[in-house]
Amino acid sequence: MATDYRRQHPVCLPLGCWPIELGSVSLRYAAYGADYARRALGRVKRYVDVILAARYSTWIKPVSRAKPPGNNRPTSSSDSVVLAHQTSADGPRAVRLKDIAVLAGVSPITVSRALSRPDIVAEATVARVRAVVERLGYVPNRHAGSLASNRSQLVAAVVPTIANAIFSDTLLAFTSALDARGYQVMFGLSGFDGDSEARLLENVLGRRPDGILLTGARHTARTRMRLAAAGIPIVETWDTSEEPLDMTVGFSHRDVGHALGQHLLDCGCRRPALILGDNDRAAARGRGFKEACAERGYTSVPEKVLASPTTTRQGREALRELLAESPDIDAVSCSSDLLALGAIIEAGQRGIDVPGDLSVAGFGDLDFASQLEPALTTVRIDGQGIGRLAALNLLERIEKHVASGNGAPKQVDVGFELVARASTRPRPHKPENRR
Amino acid sequence: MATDYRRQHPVCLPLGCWPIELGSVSLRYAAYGADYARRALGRVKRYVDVILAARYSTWIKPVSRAKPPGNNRPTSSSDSVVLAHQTSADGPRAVRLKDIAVLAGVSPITVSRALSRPDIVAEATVARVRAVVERLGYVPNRHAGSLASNRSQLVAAVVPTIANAIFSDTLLAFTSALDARGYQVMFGLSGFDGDSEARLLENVLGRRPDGILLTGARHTARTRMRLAAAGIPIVETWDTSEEPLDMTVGFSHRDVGHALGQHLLDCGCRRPALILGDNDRAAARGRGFKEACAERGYTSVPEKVLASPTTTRQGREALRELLAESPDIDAVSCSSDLLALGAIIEAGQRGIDVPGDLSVAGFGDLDFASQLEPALTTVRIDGQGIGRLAALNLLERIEKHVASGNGAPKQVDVGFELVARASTRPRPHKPENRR
DNA sequence: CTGTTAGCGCATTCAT
DNA sequence: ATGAATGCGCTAACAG
Repeated sequence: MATDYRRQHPVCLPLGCWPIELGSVSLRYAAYGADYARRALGRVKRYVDVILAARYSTWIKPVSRAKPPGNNRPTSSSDSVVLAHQTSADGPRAVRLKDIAVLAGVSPITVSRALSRPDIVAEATVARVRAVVERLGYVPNRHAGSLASNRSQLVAAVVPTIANAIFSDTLLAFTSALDARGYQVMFGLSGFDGDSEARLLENVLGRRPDGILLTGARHTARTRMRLAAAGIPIVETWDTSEEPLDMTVGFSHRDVGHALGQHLLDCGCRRPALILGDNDRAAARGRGFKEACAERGYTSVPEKVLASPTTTRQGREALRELLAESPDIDAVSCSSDLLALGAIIEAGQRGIDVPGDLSVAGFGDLDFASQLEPALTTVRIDGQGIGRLAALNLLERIEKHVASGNGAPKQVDVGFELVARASTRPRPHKPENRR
Repeated sequence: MATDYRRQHPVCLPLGCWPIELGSVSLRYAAYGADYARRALGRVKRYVDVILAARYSTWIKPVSRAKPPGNNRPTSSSDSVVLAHQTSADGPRAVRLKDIAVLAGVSPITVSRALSRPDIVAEATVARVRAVVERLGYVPNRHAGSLASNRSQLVAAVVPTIANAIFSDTLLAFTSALDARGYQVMFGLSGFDGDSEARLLENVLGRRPDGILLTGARHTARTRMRLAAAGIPIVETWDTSEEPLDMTVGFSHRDVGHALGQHLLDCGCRRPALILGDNDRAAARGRGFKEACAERGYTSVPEKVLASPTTTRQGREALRELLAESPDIDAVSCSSDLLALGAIIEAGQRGIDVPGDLSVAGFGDLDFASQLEPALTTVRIDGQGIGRLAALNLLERIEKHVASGNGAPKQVDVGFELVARASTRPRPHKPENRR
């Protein structure tokens, strides 16, 4: 039963603490000072709730130090429930490592080890510590841990947006892989402008991540310096780069565009056009596309560039405009599947047969691409693979960094897959499933 | 020009530091000890790079303390460049507040204030500090700050997934609003199972966020206790709840379903069906839908439940199965626009006219909904508004928390908007744009 | 296997 | 307007 203990009591319970059965309270208050004992007992009588070392640890310490000859460890799980509810005016206080130590009858460092490296601690000790942790709901303060160890177990992922469905696979895989190794991922949304990216980075670096994942291309000189100065492994994804900061896991957008251009021309198209989002990667694909066209003598490629993130509506409008300006186009390659969907819808509305009169290609192989009628030709990227590889490479560097210094720059090309479907069938074939 | 300084030097530069022009070096090495001076000067000659108090602050301190009668502050911006590149074996070290203080000729606390509350520090001092900070690229260590102040300036957002385009508006607005007030947002992906949510929460709470945003319904008793025990403001979004943890910003999914049911019946449908994702919110909408049907005497509603996150492919398949089992259905309400897209495509393939023979409704009003042919009837949620309101309410609590204790539970209902489009036109009208 | 000692880098409190 | 002293909660290094 989920009870909201917060409402039952006049003050919040300390971080990670909740009421438990009291059992036999062995409150040797004489050892703690009369004042404390009075307050503690008062609380106990009133709330019968968990008792917490909290602010009183200074009083407890001497007891633990005194080590009476007999046994100052809890004799049963119930009598270790010893202390007092927080009463100070400045709000509740969290359970600390030290509190666990006192209740488990060991030193703080042993608790630390029992939790982070149980293999080097005696089994019985670990069990005892775990029991107390569980009972008090202790959650270690990672700020303190990071500060002391100089390792944050935190990896930052700076992405332009999370709205892009195409990135989310990557981020999920990245997160999972790191999670499995005990790292947390902290997302930073840089938006599409480089200005806020600088501020974001400042914030992110303040949290001293052990590594950084970047998505989204061009960084200012200042940003690059800051990153280099941070001295932590960096992996850039979703692109190969001519001047990588550290590692990259991605593919050549130029090659994708080139392959799309060739494919459309192979399908018999003679007047291909482009609909592109206004980001670097889409532009690179556009460049590759035009190169492929130029190689076969088609030097003029009508083109529409739209504000990112691109939408289906933009796709419809762009095709409309393209047709108005260049009525003879017979193929259009879009920088996202959403744009392509818009183009297909617009074509349908105008009675333009796809692919009979107009071939349409997208990018991303989103869920719906294969389900459309006609099914959409697109480019599939192993977004999950990118995320996984980025995580693994980062981890390798992070762990190595502990021992040695830097590694050699590493570039991973995951390639891409052009998925030819009905929306760009070779011209000779007439589609069967026209409606 | 973006130079990768990391590769120019055998060791990484310290966090936030990069080479700068040296100017006139006033290295009074006599004060620092011969050994240090020898090394420092050796480095300076070899790299001509930035000079860093770093590990040597203990040596510097006495100088700063001595306060020679003249002026121990930098006389110009160039001669304050004083120290040595990091040479210790245990790797580079970050610039600290103390380093800035030494170079700016003030105490650490003054630097702290100059950066966080410049209004209470003399203008000239702030300027001097800022200059040094800028030059050394100092980035404050937030772990230390959080530990000392017991405020992390961090808000956690725990969501099932970021793939869902429908959440991303909320998250973006949430992030923006908090960013504007100096808070960082930390995302946690809970997935769709409650098991990993528990572990995630443990990790998240370890970072001591000042507040938490939750999306995605049912929490285990354990989770609820942990959250209550954390004693920080919590806002649950995208739903109203019967047993809220703290605050909620959302709407009634039951009411959405009810409105959809009424709408379809109003359109003249007499045999409505459901296609739902297998999450609580979709289920609640389904319940409302069936209630609306029951109110008018339609007690049997064919239904397909699919694994979340739902896809267009699932929508196609689900409609196929529904038609096989209940060939007489004349309306289908889907728990997402993607499912609805699939249903529309499948209907098109089978020659079933939408809305003539089958009305289709979705949920979310995704980008493409209005662009489809026929345009999709759906439900629009102000996702951005949810994010903004969640942030504002959280902020209010966070700031208030500093002064007083808890606030009263707060429930905000942002409502919803049923957007009736061509896919559910009233039966009498025959659609004009059939293909 | 466990304990002792000594900080990590910063902000709070109380001085001046 | 600025500074000194103190400690946040934890872990590293070294003892035993």
